[in-house]
Amino acid sequence: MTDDDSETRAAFLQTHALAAARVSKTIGLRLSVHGISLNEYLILDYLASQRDRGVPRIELAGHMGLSASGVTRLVAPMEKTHLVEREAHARDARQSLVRLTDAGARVHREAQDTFVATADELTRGLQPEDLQRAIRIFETIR
Amino acid sequence: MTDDDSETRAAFLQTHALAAARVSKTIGLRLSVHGISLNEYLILDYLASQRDRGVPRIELAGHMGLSASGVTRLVAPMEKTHLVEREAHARDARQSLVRLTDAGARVHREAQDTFVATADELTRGLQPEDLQRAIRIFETIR
DNA sequence: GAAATATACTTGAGTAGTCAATTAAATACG
DNA sequence: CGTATTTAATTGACTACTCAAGTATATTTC
Repeated sequence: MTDDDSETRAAFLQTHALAAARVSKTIGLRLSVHGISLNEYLILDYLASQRDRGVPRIELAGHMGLSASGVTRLVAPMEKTHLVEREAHARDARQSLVRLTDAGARVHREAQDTFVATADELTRGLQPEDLQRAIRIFETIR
Repeated sequence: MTDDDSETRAAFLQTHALAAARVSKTIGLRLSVHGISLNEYLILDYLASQRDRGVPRIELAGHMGLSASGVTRLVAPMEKTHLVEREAHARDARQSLVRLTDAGARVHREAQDTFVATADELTRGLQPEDLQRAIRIFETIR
């Protein structure tokens, strides 16, 4: 690993962190018209991708990069507003599964339009091929 | 803007946000041995890049993508531990400048080694050219 | 199959930020 | 100039997480 390489890698991490702060702020603001936060959107989106499957909270924590308690506290208000519902696991009483409700699916579809529109806006002028390359980097880092 | 493009742009934003959560957690953990958080490191790093110049808090907010009050609350403990010191602006009594102390510069140098080592680790196996491309994307988004 | 260990989740206490309101100083305008 | 507006920073009240500890259930080990 040359020093030049290390400098590039450090700069990558730094600009990544700084950009993330701004981006999450912007998206959060846009999503707020749907009454949800960015993390709530990401939960809805993951649940939607899992079809009708009830998802263990620990799996949501893994997907989101949150602690188990973070998931508890993130999902609780979503239960109150009936975006998701709680479901018992058939063979493991420790697990409480999270399932998307019809209302949750509706909010997800609406919010997705906002999310995509915001993504178009924020990445305007950037080449899709470059974005694809960046996506592969993000997936590697995870 | 084709639908395929939009999908790529949305996926970019999503994986970006998810990766940022994990990365900041990892780096934060590593930096904690120096007694500072990721955001504190980024502040030290920015101050170090500004030579001996006292930096207005509002400028730090702009750089970090934080609110003004976020900066107040982030910098306050750093003053208490004497990593930075407060300085009056010569011609504008509203501004209170933030200046790196010698102790702050020392902590920054030590933490920088940790930061670079962590960056090497997290981006191991990724091509510097690809990281450079990603950096340009992050700078555009900001 | 009982005891030890591991896992899923929740809760209390603390940290890190947000926004809205406030204060004080600087700048712009009639 | 003096009044109105803008700007920099702080504070109070809130949200969103973290970690450590606790509870309940599953799994492993002997």
